[in-house]
Amino acid sequence: MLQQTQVATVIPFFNRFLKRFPDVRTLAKARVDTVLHHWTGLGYYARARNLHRAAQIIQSEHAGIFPVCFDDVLALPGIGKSTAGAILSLAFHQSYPILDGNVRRVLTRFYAISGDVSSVKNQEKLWSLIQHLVPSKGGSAAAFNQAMMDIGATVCIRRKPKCLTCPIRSHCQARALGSADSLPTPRKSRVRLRRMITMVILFDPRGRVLLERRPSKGVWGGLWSFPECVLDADIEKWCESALGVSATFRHALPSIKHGLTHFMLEIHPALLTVSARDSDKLLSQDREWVRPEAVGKKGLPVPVKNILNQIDIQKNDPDR
DNA sequence: AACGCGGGGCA
DNA sequence: TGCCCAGCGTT
Repeated sequence: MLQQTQVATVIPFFNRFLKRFPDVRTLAKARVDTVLHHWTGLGYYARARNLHRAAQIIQSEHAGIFPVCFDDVLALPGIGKSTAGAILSLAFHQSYPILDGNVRRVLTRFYAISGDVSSVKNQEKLWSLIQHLVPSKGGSAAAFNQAMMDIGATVCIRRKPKCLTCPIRSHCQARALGSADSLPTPRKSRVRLRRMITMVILFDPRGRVLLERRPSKGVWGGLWSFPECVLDADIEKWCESALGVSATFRHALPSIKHGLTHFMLEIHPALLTVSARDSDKLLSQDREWVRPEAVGKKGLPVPVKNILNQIDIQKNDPDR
């Protein structure tokens, strides 16, 4: 589920995504690179991979028809209890609850539940509450779930909730106690560290750059990016030892700051040229020489996409 | 600059 | 089973 305010920016994206992958079959048979390409900039790239895998499972195990049994939906990658409930109640009018961030906030205020929302105890409490609250009639469950999410998204918002216009204010315990503003109990924040890396941007004699596919787990999983080395490394030596090629340093681009969940990444792009005899050595299934202006259907992290654009602009700028 | 999202993966 | 993780938009 997305925050209400994010929906407007995401809708054009989904329209494009749906145009490219209009049905399960199209998505299932697409290459994962193509799917990631159309997901570029949205973040949480594991979601795109899960969506793709789910389509393949629906295609192979459910004859291309989206399953309507809770356990089958839950078994799809990327779908947990809440999302399964959302699909079955909203799309198929079955009686299952949704417990997303919005609903969770409404409940913790309505019942004045304090303490860490994500603790096992509170999770059980919230699931138990919402399971008892959801109407047993499927059509009513859909309306109820939608209403709960709408209240959370528009009235019972995280900061400065609009209690005065809330349709369920008369029975809200947090409002009675005057504690709506301080619930849900904020989780303790973590320090976000800073990490600095060098992105090694290798050019071959034909002006193409080297991209490599990142591991499917971790940051930018499955996306294509530049090789990386630690900031204070001798980059030419690093190319020799890590990549087995001789490369000549050309120049550096201004550093880029990019925020990720648990750290702030400071990227220092360095441009190098690989000798003609070595450029073929780098080719593999997960490494490709690409023209900066024609990367093709690959998923790219936002900063990598920006760097490629920048390189392309510089190349076509006669002043450079 | 801080925060939260719904779920997966790994001790 | 409890924890840690992701990339973006909003505030």
